[in-house]
Amino acid sequence: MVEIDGFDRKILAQLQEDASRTNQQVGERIGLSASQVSRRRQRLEEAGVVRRYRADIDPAAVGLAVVAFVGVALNAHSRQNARRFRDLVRSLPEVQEAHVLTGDMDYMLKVVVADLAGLSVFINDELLPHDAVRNVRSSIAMETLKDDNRLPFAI
Amino acid sequence: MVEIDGFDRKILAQLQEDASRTNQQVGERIGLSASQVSRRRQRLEEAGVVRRYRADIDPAAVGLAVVAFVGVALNAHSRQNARRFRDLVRSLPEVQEAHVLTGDMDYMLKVVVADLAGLSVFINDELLPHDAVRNVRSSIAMETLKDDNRLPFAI
DNA sequence: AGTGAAAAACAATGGCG
DNA sequence: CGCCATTGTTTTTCACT
Repeated sequence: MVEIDGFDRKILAQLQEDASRTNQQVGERIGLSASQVSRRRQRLEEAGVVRRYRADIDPAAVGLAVVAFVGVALNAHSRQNARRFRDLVRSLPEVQEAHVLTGDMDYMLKVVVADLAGLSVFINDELLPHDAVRNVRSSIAMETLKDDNRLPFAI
Repeated sequence: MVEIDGFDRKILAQLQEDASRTNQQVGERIGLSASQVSRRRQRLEEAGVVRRYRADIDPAAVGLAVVAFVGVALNAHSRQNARRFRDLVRSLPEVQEAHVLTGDMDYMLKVVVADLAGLSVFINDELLPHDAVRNVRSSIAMETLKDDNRLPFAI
Protein backbone atom coordinates (compact mmCIF):
# COMPACT_ATOMS: atom_id res chain seq x y z
CA MET A 1 0.00 0.00 0.00
CA VAL A 2 1.18 3.47 -0.92
CA GLU A 3 2.07 6.17 1.57
CA ILE A 4 -0.56 8.85 1.93
CA ASP A 5 0.25 12.06 3.77
CA GLY A 6 -1.90 14.96 4.84
CA PHE A 7 -1.75 16.71 1.47
CA ASP A 8 -2.77 13.54 -0.31
CA ARG A 9 -5.76 13.15 1.96
CA LYS A 10 -6.79 16.72 1.31
CA ILE A 11 -6.51 16.19 -2.42
CA LEU A 12 -8.57 13.03 -2.20
CA ALA A 13 -11.19 14.81 -0.13
CA GLN A 14 -11.45 17.56 -2.73
CA LEU A 15 -11.74 15.20 -5.66
CA GLN A 16 -14.21 12.97 -3.90
CA GLU A 17 -16.34 16.05 -3.42
CA ASP A 18 -15.99 17.39 -6.94
CA ALA A 19 -13.70 15.78 -9.46
CA SER A 20 -14.15 18.59 -11.94
CA ARG A 21 -12.03 20.93 -9.85
CA THR A 22 -8.83 21.86 -11.60
CA ASN A 23 -5.44 21.22 -10.05
CA GLN A 24 -5.18 24.95 -9.58
CA GLN A 25 -8.47 25.11 -7.65
CA VAL A 26 -7.58 22.10 -5.53
CA GLY A 27 -4.19 23.61 -4.80
CA GLU A 28 -5.65 26.94 -3.72
CA ARG A 29 -7.94 25.30 -1.21
CA ILE A 30 -5.25 23.22 0.43
CA GLY A 31 -2.23 25.47 0.04
CA LEU A 32 -0.31 23.65 -2.65
CA SER A 33 0.82 24.59 -6.13
CA ALA A 34 -1.01 23.24 -9.16
CA SER A 35 2.03 21.36 -10.34
CA GLN A 36 2.35 19.54 -7.05
CA VAL A 37 -1.31 18.64 -7.09
CA SER A 38 -0.81 17.28 -10.59
CA ARG A 39 2.09 15.10 -9.54
CA ARG A 40 0.34 13.79 -6.46
CA ARG A 41 -2.79 13.04 -8.40
CA GLN A 42 -0.87 11.01 -10.90
CA ARG A 43 0.76 9.08 -8.12
CA LEU A 44 -2.57 8.41 -6.40
CA GLU A 45 -4.16 7.32 -9.67
CA GLU A 46 -1.33 4.98 -10.59
CA ALA A 47 -1.32 3.45 -7.12
CA GLY A 48 -5.04 2.72 -7.44
CA VAL A 49 -6.02 4.95 -4.55
CA VAL A 50 -8.21 6.83 -7.00
CA ARG A 51 -9.97 3.94 -8.71
CA ARG A 52 -11.78 5.95 -11.32
CA TYR A 53 -13.63 9.14 -12.06
CA ARG A 54 -17.30 8.94 -12.71
CA ALA A 55 -20.30 11.08 -13.45
CA ASP A 56 -23.04 10.73 -10.87
CA ILE A 57 -26.30 10.63 -12.83
CA ASP A 58 -29.77 11.31 -11.51
CA PRO A 59 -31.55 7.95 -11.80
CA ALA A 60 -34.97 9.51 -12.30
CA ALA A 61 -33.70 11.46 -15.30
CA VAL A 62 -32.91 8.25 -17.14
CA GLY A 63 -36.11 6.51 -16.16
CA LEU A 64 -34.95 4.55 -13.14
CA ALA A 65 -37.39 5.04 -10.31
CA VAL A 66 -36.96 2.01 -8.08
CA VAL A 67 -34.10 1.18 -5.74
CA ALA A 68 -34.38 -2.06 -3.78
CA PHE A 69 -32.29 -4.04 -1.37
CA VAL A 70 -32.45 -7.72 -2.06
CA GLY A 71 -31.26 -10.30 0.44
CA VAL A 72 -30.35 -13.63 -1.11
CA ALA A 73 -29.77 -16.99 0.60
CA LEU A 74 -28.00 -19.69 -1.35
CA ASN A 75 -28.98 -23.34 -1.49
CA ALA A 76 -25.88 -24.91 -0.15
CA HIS A 77 -22.70 -23.31 0.96
CA SER A 78 -20.61 -25.09 -1.59
CA ARG A 79 -17.69 -23.27 -3.10
CA GLN A 80 -19.07 -24.05 -6.55
CA ASN A 81 -22.44 -22.45 -5.88
CA ALA A 82 -20.95 -19.38 -4.35
CA ARG A 83 -18.64 -18.83 -7.28
CA ARG A 84 -21.44 -19.16 -9.82
CA PHE A 85 -23.59 -16.76 -7.88
CA ARG A 86 -20.81 -14.21 -7.77
CA ASP A 87 -20.37 -14.40 -11.51
CA LEU A 88 -24.10 -13.92 -11.92
CA VAL A 89 -24.43 -10.81 -9.78
CA ARG A 90 -21.35 -9.25 -11.27
CA SER A 91 -22.83 -9.67 -14.72
CA LEU A 92 -26.26 -8.23 -13.93
CA PRO A 93 -26.39 -4.53 -14.75
CA GLU A 94 -29.29 -3.92 -12.35
CA VAL A 95 -27.01 -4.80 -9.45
CA GLN A 96 -25.19 -1.71 -8.26
CA GLU A 97 -23.70 -3.36 -5.22
CA ALA A 98 -23.34 -6.90 -3.95
CA HIS A 99 -21.97 -7.77 -0.53
CA VAL A 100 -21.45 -10.99 1.41
CA LEU A 101 -23.01 -10.37 4.78
CA THR A 102 -22.85 -11.68 8.30
CA GLY A 103 -26.23 -12.71 9.59
CA ASP A 104 -29.07 -14.77 8.16
CA MET A 105 -28.99 -13.62 4.57
CA ASP A 106 -25.89 -14.61 2.65
CA TYR A 107 -25.86 -11.77 0.15
CA MET A 108 -27.17 -8.27 0.03
CA LEU A 109 -27.77 -6.67 -3.35
CA LYS A 110 -28.57 -3.07 -4.11
CA VAL A 111 -30.65 -3.10 -7.25
CA VAL A 112 -31.83 -0.27 -9.50
CA VAL A 113 -34.68 -0.78 -11.97
CA ALA A 114 -37.17 1.32 -13.86
CA ASP A 115 -40.28 0.33 -11.93
CA LEU A 116 -41.86 -2.39 -9.81
CA ALA A 117 -42.51 -4.51 -12.86
CA GLY A 118 -38.79 -4.33 -13.58
CA LEU A 119 -38.00 -5.46 -10.07
CA SER A 120 -40.35 -8.38 -10.46
CA VAL A 121 -38.70 -9.39 -13.72
CA PHE A 122 -35.29 -9.05 -12.15
CA ILE A 123 -36.13 -11.27 -9.20
CA ASN A 124 -38.24 -13.85 -11.00
CA ASP A 125 -36.34 -14.11 -14.26
CA GLU A 126 -32.76 -13.35 -13.28
CA LEU A 127 -32.28 -14.31 -9.66
CA LEU A 128 -34.68 -17.12 -8.78
CA PRO A 129 -34.03 -19.35 -11.84
CA HIS A 130 -30.40 -19.64 -10.81
CA ASP A 131 -30.19 -22.93 -9.00
CA ALA A 132 -27.77 -21.68 -6.40
CA VAL A 133 -30.48 -19.35 -5.10
CA ARG A 134 -32.67 -20.68 -2.32
CA ASN A 135 -34.66 -17.65 -1.42
CA VAL A 136 -34.87 -13.93 -1.84
CA ARG A 137 -36.30 -11.18 0.29
CA SER A 138 -36.57 -7.69 -1.07
CA SER A 139 -37.23 -4.30 0.47
CA ILE A 140 -37.99 -1.32 -1.67
CA ALA A 141 -36.56 2.10 -0.94
CA MET A 142 -39.56 4.38 -0.66
CA GLU A 143 -37.34 7.39 -0.26
CA THR A 144 -33.64 8.04 -0.37
CA LEU A 145 -32.39 10.47 2.27
CA LYS A 146 -28.75 10.34 1.39
CA ASP A 147 -26.87 8.72 -1.42
CA ASP A 148 -23.57 10.50 -1.75
CA ASN A 149 -21.19 7.57 -1.28
CA ARG A 150 -18.55 9.80 0.22
CA LEU A 151 -15.91 8.07 2.28
CA PRO A 152 -15.55 9.60 5.75
CA PHE A 153 -11.80 9.67 5.89
CA ALA A 154 -10.07 12.01 8.30
CA ILE A 155 -8.16 14.83 6.64
CA MET B 1 -37.63 17.05 -16.56
CA VAL B 2 -35.33 17.65 -19.48
CA GLU B 3 -35.50 15.84 -22.79
CA ILE B 4 -32.85 13.18 -23.24
CA ASP B 5 -32.24 11.69 -26.65
CA GLY B 6 -30.08 8.81 -27.80
CA PHE B 7 -26.91 10.87 -28.02
CA ASP B 8 -27.43 12.18 -24.50
CA ARG B 9 -27.83 8.68 -23.17
CA LYS B 10 -24.66 7.59 -24.89
CA ILE B 11 -22.78 10.54 -23.44
CA LEU B 12 -24.11 9.75 -19.98
CA ALA B 13 -23.14 6.12 -20.33
CA GLN B 14 -19.60 7.09 -21.30
CA LEU B 15 -19.17 9.54 -18.45
CA GLN B 16 -20.68 7.22 -15.91
CA GLU B 17 -18.09 4.69 -16.95
CA ASP B 18 -15.16 7.07 -16.98
CA ALA B 19 -15.57 10.77 -16.42
CA SER B 20 -11.99 11.51 -17.38
CA ARG B 21 -12.71 10.83 -21.04
CA THR B 22 -12.39 13.99 -23.07
CA ASN B 23 -15.21 15.35 -25.17
CA GLN B 24 -13.16 14.33 -28.16
CA GLN B 25 -12.90 10.72 -26.98
CA VAL B 26 -16.56 10.55 -26.06
CA GLY B 27 -17.46 12.00 -29.44
CA GLU B 28 -15.37 9.48 -31.32
CA ARG B 29 -17.08 6.58 -29.61
CA ILE B 30 -20.58 7.75 -30.28
CA GLY B 31 -20.15 9.52 -33.60
CA LEU B 32 -20.39 13.16 -32.60
CA SER B 33 -18.02 16.12 -32.69
CA ALA B 34 -16.28 17.32 -29.54
CA SER B 35 -18.11 20.61 -29.66
CA GLN B 36 -21.50 18.92 -29.64
CA VAL B 37 -20.47 16.69 -26.78
CA SER B 38 -19.41 19.82 -24.91
CA ARG B 39 -22.74 21.55 -25.45
CA ARG B 40 -24.78 18.52 -24.53
CA ARG B 41 -22.71 17.95 -21.44
CA GLN B 42 -23.29 21.50 -20.30
CA ARG B 43 -26.99 21.10 -20.86
CA LEU B 44 -27.07 17.84 -18.91
CA GLU B 45 -25.05 19.35 -16.08
CA GLU B 46 -27.21 22.45 -15.83
CA ALA B 47 -30.38 20.37 -15.88
CA GLY B 48 -29.08 18.30 -12.98
CA VAL B 49 -29.02 15.06 -14.96
CA VAL B 50 -25.32 14.88 -14.16
CA ARG B 51 -25.39 15.63 -10.46
CA ARG B 52 -21.67 15.80 -9.95
CA TYR B 53 -18.34 14.32 -10.89
CA ARG B 54 -16.47 12.43 -8.27
CA ALA B 55 -13.31 10.49 -7.69
CA ASP B 56 -13.96 6.94 -6.58
CA ILE B 57 -11.44 6.26 -3.83
CA ASP B 58 -10.32 2.87 -2.57
CA PRO B 59 -11.61 2.75 1.03
CA ALA B 60 -8.79 0.50 2.21
CA ALA B 61 -6.20 3.00 1.02
CA VAL B 62 -7.54 5.61 3.42
CA GLY B 63 -7.94 3.25 6.32
CA LEU B 64 -11.59 2.34 5.99
CA ALA B 65 -11.97 -1.41 6.24
CA VAL B 66 -15.53 -1.98 7.41
CA VAL B 67 -18.75 -1.58 5.45
CA ALA B 68 -21.96 -2.37 7.29
CA PHE B 69 -25.67 -2.23 6.62
CA VAL B 70 -27.58 -0.94 9.59
CA GLY B 71 -31.34 -1.30 9.86
CA VAL B 72 -32.95 1.22 12.19
CA ALA B 73 -36.45 1.18 13.66
CA LEU B 74 -37.80 4.40 15.12
CA ASN B 75 -39.66 4.74 18.38
CA ALA B 76 -42.83 6.23 17.14
CA HIS B 77 -43.86 7.12 13.66
CA SER B 78 -44.32 10.75 14.47
CA ARG B 79 -43.45 13.28 11.85
CA GLN B 80 -41.25 15.03 14.39
CA ASN B 81 -39.16 11.96 15.14
CA ALA B 82 -38.73 11.09 11.50
CA ARG B 83 -37.54 14.55 10.64
CA ARG B 84 -35.00 14.64 13.43
CA PHE B 85 -33.69 11.25 12.44
CA ARG B 86 -33.28 12.37 8.85
CA ASP B 87 -31.28 15.37 9.92
CA LEU B 88 -29.11 13.11 12.01
CA VAL B 89 -28.25 10.59 9.33
CA ARG B 90 -27.62 13.29 6.77
CA SER B 91 -25.14 14.88 9.09
CA LEU B 92 -23.21 11.73 9.96
CA PRO B 93 -20.22 11.31 7.66
CA GLU B 94 -20.05 7.56 8.25
CA VAL B 95 -23.41 7.19 6.50
CA GLN B 96 -22.90 6.77 2.79
CA GLU B 97 -26.51 5.98 2.05
CA ALA B 98 -29.77 6.19 3.93
CA HIS B 99 -33.06 4.86 2.62
CA VAL B 100 -36.58 4.61 3.96
CA LEU B 101 -37.60 1.02 3.38
CA THR B 102 -40.73 -1.05 3.07
CA GLY B 103 -40.76 -3.93 5.51
CA ASP B 104 -39.99 -4.28 9.20
CA MET B 105 -37.03 -1.93 9.49
CA ASP B 106 -37.82 1.69 8.91
CA TYR B 107 -34.43 2.81 7.67
CA MET B 108 -31.49 1.17 6.01
CA LEU B 109 -28.10 2.79 6.34
CA LYS B 110 -24.92 1.92 4.51
CA VAL B 111 -22.10 2.82 6.84
CA VAL B 112 -18.34 2.95 6.30
CA VAL B 113 -15.93 2.98 9.24
CA ALA B 114 -12.30 2.19 9.92
CA ASP B 115 -12.82 -0.99 11.92
CA LEU B 116 -15.24 -2.88 14.15
CA ALA B 117 -14.45 -0.60 17.05
CA GLY B 118 -15.48 2.31 14.86
CA LEU B 119 -18.75 0.58 14.03
CA SER B 120 -19.41 0.05 17.69
CA VAL B 121 -18.76 3.70 18.44
CA PHE B 122 -20.97 4.74 15.57
CA ILE B 123 -23.90 2.62 16.73
CA ASN B 124 -23.57 3.16 20.45
CA ASP B 125 -22.54 6.80 20.52
CA GLU B 126 -24.18 8.25 17.44
CA LEU B 127 -27.26 6.22 16.66
CA LEU B 128 -28.62 4.71 19.87
CA PRO B 129 -28.46 7.86 22.03
CA HIS B 130 -30.85 9.58 19.64
CA ASP B 131 -34.21 9.24 21.29
CA ALA B 132 -36.05 8.65 18.05
CA VAL B 133 -34.16 5.38 17.64
CA ARG B 134 -35.83 2.28 19.06
CA ASN B 135 -33.53 -0.41 17.84
CA VAL B 136 -30.75 -1.14 15.46
CA ARG B 137 -29.65 -4.28 13.68
CA SER B 138 -26.41 -4.36 11.79
CA SER B 139 -24.85 -6.72 9.29
CA ILE B 140 -21.24 -6.42 8.34
CA ALA B 141 -20.07 -6.86 4.78
CA MET B 142 -17.45 -9.58 4.92
CA GLU B 143 -16.69 -9.17 1.27
CA THR B 144 -17.79 -6.82 -1.48
CA LEU B 145 -18.36 -8.48 -4.83
CA LYS B 146 -19.47 -5.44 -6.71
CA ASP B 147 -19.61 -1.79 -5.82
CA ASP B 148 -19.66 0.16 -9.03
CA ASN B 149 -22.88 2.11 -8.57
CA ARG B 150 -23.49 2.23 -12.29
CA LEU B 151 -27.03 2.92 -13.37
CA PRO B 152 -28.36 0.33 -15.82
CA PHE B 153 -30.02 2.69 -18.22
CA ALA B 154 -30.71 1.58 -21.75
CA ILE B 155 -28.65 3.35 -24.40
C1' DA C 1 -28.78 19.69 -34.97
C1' DG C 2 -24.59 19.35 -36.62
C1' DT C 3 -19.15 20.47 -38.21
C1' DG C 4 -14.68 22.62 -38.02
C1' DA C 5 -11.38 26.09 -36.70
C1' DA C 6 -9.82 29.63 -33.48
C1' DA C 7 -9.25 31.24 -28.74
C1' DA C 8 -8.84 30.47 -23.91
C1' DA C 9 -7.97 27.39 -20.15
C1' DC C 10 -5.66 23.54 -18.38
C1' DA C 11 -2.47 19.58 -17.43
C1' DA C 12 1.90 17.78 -17.40
C1' DT C 13 7.07 18.25 -17.37
C1' DG C 14 11.46 19.85 -16.51
C1' DG C 15 14.73 23.00 -14.25
C1' DC C 16 15.91 25.72 -10.38
C1' DG C 17 16.07 27.10 -5.59
C1' DC D 1 8.04 21.41 -1.97
C1' DG D 2 7.41 26.28 -4.47
C1' DC D 3 7.99 28.69 -8.55
C1' DC D 4 8.36 29.44 -13.37
C1' DA D 5 8.34 28.39 -18.21
C1' DT D 6 7.12 25.33 -21.92
C1' DT D 7 4.51 22.21 -24.51
C1' DG D 8 0.63 19.62 -25.87
C1' DT D 9 -4.34 18.88 -24.85
C1' DT D 10 -8.78 20.08 -24.00
C1' DT D 11 -12.77 22.93 -23.57
C1' DT D 12 -15.47 26.42 -25.23
C1' DT D 13 -17.10 29.72 -28.44
C1' DC D 14 -17.98 31.36 -33.03
C1' DA D 15 -18.96 31.22 -37.88
C1' DC D 16 -21.17 28.44 -40.97
C1' DT D 17 -24.11 24.65 -42.83
